[in-house]
Amino acid sequence: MKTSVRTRFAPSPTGPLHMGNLRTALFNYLFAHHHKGKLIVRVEDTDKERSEKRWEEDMLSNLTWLGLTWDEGPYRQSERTKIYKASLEKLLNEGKAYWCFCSSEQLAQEREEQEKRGEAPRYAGTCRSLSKKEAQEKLKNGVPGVIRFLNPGRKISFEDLVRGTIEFDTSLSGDFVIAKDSENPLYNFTVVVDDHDMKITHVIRGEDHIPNTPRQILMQEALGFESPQYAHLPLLLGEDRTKLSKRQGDMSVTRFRQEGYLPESILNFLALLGWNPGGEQEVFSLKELVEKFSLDRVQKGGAVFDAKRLEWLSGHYIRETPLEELTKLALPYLEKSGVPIESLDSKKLQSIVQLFQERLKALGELPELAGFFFKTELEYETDLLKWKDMSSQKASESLERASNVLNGIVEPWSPESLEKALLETAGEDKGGLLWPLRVALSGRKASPPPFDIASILGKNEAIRRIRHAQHLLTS
RNA sequence: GGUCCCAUCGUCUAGUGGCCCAGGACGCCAGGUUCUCAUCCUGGUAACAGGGGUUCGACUCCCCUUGGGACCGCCA
Repeated sequence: MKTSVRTRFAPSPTGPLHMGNLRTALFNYLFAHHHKGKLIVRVEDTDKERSEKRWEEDMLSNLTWLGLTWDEGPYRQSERTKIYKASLEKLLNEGKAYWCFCSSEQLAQEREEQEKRGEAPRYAGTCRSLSKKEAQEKLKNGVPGVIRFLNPGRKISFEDLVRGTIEFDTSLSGDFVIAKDSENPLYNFTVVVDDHDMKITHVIRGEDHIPNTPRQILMQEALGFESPQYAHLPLLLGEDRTKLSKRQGDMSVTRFRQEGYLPESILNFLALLGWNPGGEQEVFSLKELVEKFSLDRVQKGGAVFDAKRLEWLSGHYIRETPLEELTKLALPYLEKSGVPIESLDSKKLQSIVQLFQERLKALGELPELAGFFFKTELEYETDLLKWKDMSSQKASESLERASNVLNGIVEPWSPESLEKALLETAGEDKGGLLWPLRVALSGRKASPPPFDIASILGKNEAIRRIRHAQHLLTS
């Protein structure tokens, strides 16, 4: 029987989960689920200085919000020091790693000289010749030291599932540091131990990790571990075609969540950055993505994060969401902007949301667009009430006609009956009647039709707003 | 600078030697529906980086050039 697929998502909690990380998580999820395997979440918090609990929480809560569930973990590297220590000692005992007591000043100087000579900077191997006894002696005397991997300096090649064969000459790396001391292993080392310990079959990560791979393979060999399969994903790029980072603005998942992008749209968008199933379909549910996903259709070149495309997808999903659900999702956004939603009946709220369903790219836009419904006093330029080059006099007269129509409406007070009555009165001059009315009701240059607004506002409030507009025109 | 990776419309991409004077989507532009906005519909704009091979035939295979990116930490 073939061993079942196990992938992992292994972020370091040194900042908020961002779109680049998330895409890596998504691809790991898709690959694992496509093969009926498991996704493991591992928190790489070996850097005690920079790791923070709140970032771990940010990551986990966002994954949960997006529906990217995991099957094992979260494991924390900070809780696994014993495991690393054992492997570290094994390497030390077998002479595959050694203590180094070179000072950082010394090393900086070495590096500088190498660079001056146009060489690749690497550790010269000064402490290689130290005997175990000498090293023990120094440690006992409290001399600070690090642990270096004894690099055999071979050529290493591996099969990347998206790029094919990749070759490196590891002699260019020198003896790299794998632990700050026996208690504090470093990333490159913990990854090797954990991926083996957690029986990871496929390491799917960003292509920025390609240069780490040969080192990790070297350590796997030294420890007698089998290598997992590797798949290096193209990077997510900003507008400037460089790796997504702070420079391109806030790319945290939390930001997009707060702005009201639906999880489906984010997932759909990210999945198609660097991968596509080949057809002309553009909209995919998570389930469909799982069905169709395969690493051999992953792109090799980096992909620019196109915010416009995300907006389009987001708007699309908002339009697809059932009204009742959308209203529920929109509530927190209205509440946050100070709309007294307790005082509104849910029917009314729902019709308001419905009005903007086709106008929203993200739920966070709702308070701004629909705000006029909840205000007692609208603020707008009086001139906005005038249709084309209409005079104040004419505008006021137009509003008078509109209010007469509204007054004359007997049951039902609905968008349809309002539209019918108003259009009848307007005749050929629709703009002349509808524009001033719509502005009087909404206070905005752009808004849904006056019929819908008046219908939700109710007759009294609609007429009150018209009177107020007339007052503005004549004063 | 060294090492590695990459290269089709502005962007995401389809294309695995003839189906391609290159298809779709987003964006943008124009038109239709319309009081405005949005939705929706129709149409348009726009790309195989360059040069050599291989081949009857290259977007597709090979090489070079150019361009871009990543990495070069006692970060991950």
